[in-house]
Parts: sequence; C-alpha cells; structure tokens
Amino acid sequence: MTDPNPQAPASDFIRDRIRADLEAGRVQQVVTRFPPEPNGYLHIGHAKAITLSFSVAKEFGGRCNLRLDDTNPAAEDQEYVDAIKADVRWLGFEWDAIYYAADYFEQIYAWAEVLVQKGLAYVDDQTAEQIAATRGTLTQPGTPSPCRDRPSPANLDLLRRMKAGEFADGEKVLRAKIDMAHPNLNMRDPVMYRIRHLHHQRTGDAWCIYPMYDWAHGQCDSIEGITHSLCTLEFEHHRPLYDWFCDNIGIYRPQQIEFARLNVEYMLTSKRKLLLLVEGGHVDGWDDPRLPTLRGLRRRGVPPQALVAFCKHVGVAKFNSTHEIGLFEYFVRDWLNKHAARRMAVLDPIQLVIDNWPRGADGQPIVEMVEAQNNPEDPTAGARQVPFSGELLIERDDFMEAPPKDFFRLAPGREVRLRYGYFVTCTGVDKDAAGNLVAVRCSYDPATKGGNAPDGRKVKATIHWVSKVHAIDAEVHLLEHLFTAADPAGADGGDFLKLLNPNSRRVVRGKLEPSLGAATAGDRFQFERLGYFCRDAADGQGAPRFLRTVSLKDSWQKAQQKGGAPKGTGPTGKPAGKKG
RNA sequence: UACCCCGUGGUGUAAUCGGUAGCACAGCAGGUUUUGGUCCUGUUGGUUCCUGGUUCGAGUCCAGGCGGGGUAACCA
Repeated sequence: MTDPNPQAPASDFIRDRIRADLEAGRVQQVVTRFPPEPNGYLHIGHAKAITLSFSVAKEFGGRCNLRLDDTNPAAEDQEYVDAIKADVRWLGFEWDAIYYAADYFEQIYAWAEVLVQKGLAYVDDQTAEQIAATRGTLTQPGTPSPCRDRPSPANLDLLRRMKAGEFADGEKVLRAKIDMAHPNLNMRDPVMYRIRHLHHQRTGDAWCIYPMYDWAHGQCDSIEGITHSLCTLEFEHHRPLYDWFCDNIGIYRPQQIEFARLNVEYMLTSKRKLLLLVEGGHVDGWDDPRLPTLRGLRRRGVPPQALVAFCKHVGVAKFNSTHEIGLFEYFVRDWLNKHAARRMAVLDPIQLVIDNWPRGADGQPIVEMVEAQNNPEDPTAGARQVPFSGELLIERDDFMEAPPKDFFRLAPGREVRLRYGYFVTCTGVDKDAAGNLVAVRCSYDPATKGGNAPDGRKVKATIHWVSKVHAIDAEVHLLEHLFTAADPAGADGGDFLKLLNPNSRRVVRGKLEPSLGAATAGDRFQFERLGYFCRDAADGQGAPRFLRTVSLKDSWQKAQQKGGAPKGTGPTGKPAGKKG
C-alpha cells in the first residue's frame, strides 16, 4: 500500500519459476512455508522471508504454512514458539496451517528404517571428533568409517536400540551412506540422527534420538505438499542432500529455491551476534528499540505495514546485497506521514515571553485555546484544542541572536508564526549574569490568530511551541543507529562490539502539549518538525516515555552540515550523516 | 587451492521469443506549503565486471578470465 508502484506485478526469478510451473501444469496450487527454528526471536531478515513466502502464496492463490522447525531440543523453547507466532501476526500475515517438525518424528523415523533396509544408511560408532576428522577437507576427500559396511540387519538392530534409549548421548549416530569423496561436504555421509536424552518442549520424553536439519526438512516439506520451498542462499549446498533423501525414500520432492538474505546498513541480523548484544548487556533486551528484531522494531514504533512494504520493495534475487538504511527509513516515514497524528513537543526548551499578551485580574497571562489539525495529510483525522498563553517554550534551535542569512526562524527583530497560534516578533532577549540566554521576548499580533495575517503578509518560518504552564514532562529517547559503521559485522575485523554507537540512545527531558498525556503504549505521533515518536510501554522517572522511531528529513540541518558547520548533533538534532 | 552461487548508475532492483537500459531510494535544481516535513516538476549519474565468440542485432546465448559470497556442528 505504501509501495510507490503497487500496480507493477512483482517480477523476480522465484515468481517467474512459479508462474512457469503453474503454466506447465507441474503445480496445481502453490504451497509455501515459513520454517523458523524456535530458538530465538525473529528479526528484519525473517520479515523478508515471511513476506516473500506468504505473499507468493497469496499472489498465486495458494497456501502458506507456519512450521516450527523444532528438531533440536537443546536450543529450543516454547517461549520462542509463542513469540514467533505473535511476530508473524504482527506483520499482518496469517498461516493457513501451523505445523511442527516434531509432529513428524514418527514418520521420519520410519523412513530412516527404509533407508537402512535399502543399505543407504548405517549406524556409526565413531565419536563426533572422529567423524569430523575423517570428513576430509574442502580440497581432500574424506575416509570411510569402519562401520560403513556394517550389514543392514545389524544397522537396523542398532538403530532400534538407539531409539529405545540403550545408548548414551554421542555414543552412536545414524549416517546416510552416500559418498565420502563427494566435492559437496554435505554429501559425505551426513549424520541423520544423533542421540540426545533431552526433554522436548513438544514431544516430551518420547524420543532420545533427534533428526538433523537435513534429515528432516525435506521430508517435512514433502509431507505438507510444499511446492516451492524458499530459503536463503546458505542452504544451496544442502539442496543435493534434500533431493537425495526425498528421492531415495521415494517420496514427493518439493523444489527448494534459494534467495539472498536481507542485509541493511547499520543492522546486524545474525542470531549469534544479536545474542551477544543482549547477553553482554549492550542493549536492554530482545525488544530494545535499537535492535532489528521484530520486537525491537515494534517497540520503536515501526509500523508493520512499513516493514512489509520495505520487504516487498527490496525484491528477491540471488545477489548478496546490502540496502541503504535510508530506504528503510523512507518506508517508515512514508507510512507514518499518512497515519501518525501530529502533536507539538519541545525537546530542548527555551522560554518565550509575549510582553503584550493580555493578563487576567490575577495578573497571570490569560489562556486561550487554539485549534490544531491532527494530520494535514488526512482531513478525517480532525482537530484538537491546544492551550496557548503568554509564556511559552520553544526549541532552542529555533532562535539565534546573530543568524546567518539563510536562517529564517526567530531572531531579534524577526517575525515568525507560532504554529496554529499567532505571529510573534522578537523584541529582545533576557540573559542571566553569566550571559546565558534565559528567555526570548516577543510581541504578538492579535490579528493573526490561528496563524494567518489579514493583511496577507508572510513569514518565512513556522515554529512549534508548548504552553509553559500546561506542558507535561516526558522522557524522550532520541534513538540513532546502534553502530557507527554501516557494516558492523565486516568492519574492524568483525569486532562489532567496538563499533557500538555511544550516542545510539540520548535521553532528554521534553515538554509536551497536554493531549499527549492521554497517549497509551504503542501510540505513534509526529512531533511536528522533529520526527516520529512512539509512546513506550515503560515509563521514565515519573514521566511518560517516548521513543523516536525516525526523525523527519531536515534540509536545514543538512545544509548546515554540508556548509562545514560543527558536526555532531544538538539535543534535538537528527543523526549525523553517514560516516565515510 | 575443491565445489556451488552471484556480478546492471551511489544503493537496490527491472528489461516478454536475444532488438540497443526502466523504476525506487539517495543526490542536485526549481515550485507549492501554517511542519526548512509532505507534495509536484525537472535533472545529474551506467563503456550492463573484462576479453573474445555466435548474430543483422547481446545486459540477455557460448568460451575464457577477473571480482564477490558461501561451504568442512552429532546447529538450523
């Protein structure tokens, strides 16, 4: 929906192939699946895989399953199963069926006996170390196990005893008998079953032998009638094995098609590295808003629609590419611009006093309500009332005592518009003994209520504000990239922990317009002229917390930086441009 | 130094049966604007990795190079 070219039918090598299969009658109905292992949380890379498999099925009138690939109880947990389901749904996808690899354990085992009986699998007594040592290397063939020619009946007996729990962990494995000299190492008698006396979150203690990925995945796909088994490039070398198992068991063989995984600048999408960040305490947890986990992105306020639009836009190919972070941000802003309600917030306040503003009998400035549109992009979003008075807070950045010629915000003698309020002209400044700016003094034009001058005169700038006495406090997190390098995994010898951005989260005390006090967790807003912010579920010290999802484009700051202005960012500033 | 995959403007990604390169983002320049946002318009970038070959014609086919990525868990 936010894809700039939604009409254009998606075209890529996978869809081309599916189309061809359909036209040739090789496939009646497309069936795909998303098969995560429940041993961690989903991240933006998974979002691409999910979007692909679910979209492809939908486009061709097919089905898509969610399958939990739970063949290794040592690493998996029910908590992850629940999280995965929630995250897929958050993205907006619904599976036609949900399956678990563990539910196929009985069938998979039966097929193992078939292979043993056909003389295509054998029980190996060697240790893991011995098996690794005899596998050979990338350039040298492996050497056969002494058990390789064990007769089929003996193998069958041993396999049954393995299953019955007669052996200890690691004592024996079942191996496929293929080719120890095969150039593809995966074909050098791969392990099919290993012994693990472990409790499985789904099958309990029913099993003590668990199938390896290769000895399960293809059969799971086959059982479910998957037509196109889409996976990432690193599984390319596994395809011959995938095919070999299906063919030698004699079952339907789905076609595995590999595509390049998603890479985005400044983001890490490796379970292992993400785990290091979380367990090392470098981030607050799996839902830290600076993480590219789906939970982190959600907490940060990234709309799932934007994420999906991004995933669709990047397309699918076999080329290992890295997308600019700017493209991701474009889709986030694009959706938020149309859907997020506008509010005013001042993150680095300086006082603005209107000297000619009327005062009441008590001597205090009177309060007037002004009407503000909730979203100029969406007339149906309505309007709200915002309290305006003679003592306001404005952004420190919006005033300069000695402005350069291209600065057209507030400055001595200058007139600007206070958004939805009045035109004000700066008449002077107040400073403390040390010479620090304390307040900007202005006079206002009563005829410009709402922000329009009856005489038609123009101002060059509109600035946002909040009423000093009405503003509510907030803890605002200005989030930037977690890393200082676009490719944290590849730069600096791969030690990405050295590349953590010390400014990835700057916490400031902001002043918000009163209506924001009613915001609840997950609510997204555009703080006018600043960026998009999301109300966090957790709160700061007694004040609501808002996280910056992404800043607004800022051509003023960009021009400043280009003009050789001091680098870095001010308290309300946006992230500095890309390094090198 | 084995095997597999890949190589189109800054970044990605398109281009029906081979007919002379499109789109998005980014960049630049204008316009509009009660957000220096949005929106609109225009525009700069590509010897389609190289070299040969087939062909009237190749980004698309062939051969050979070069470059990049992947692969040696009883992980997935």
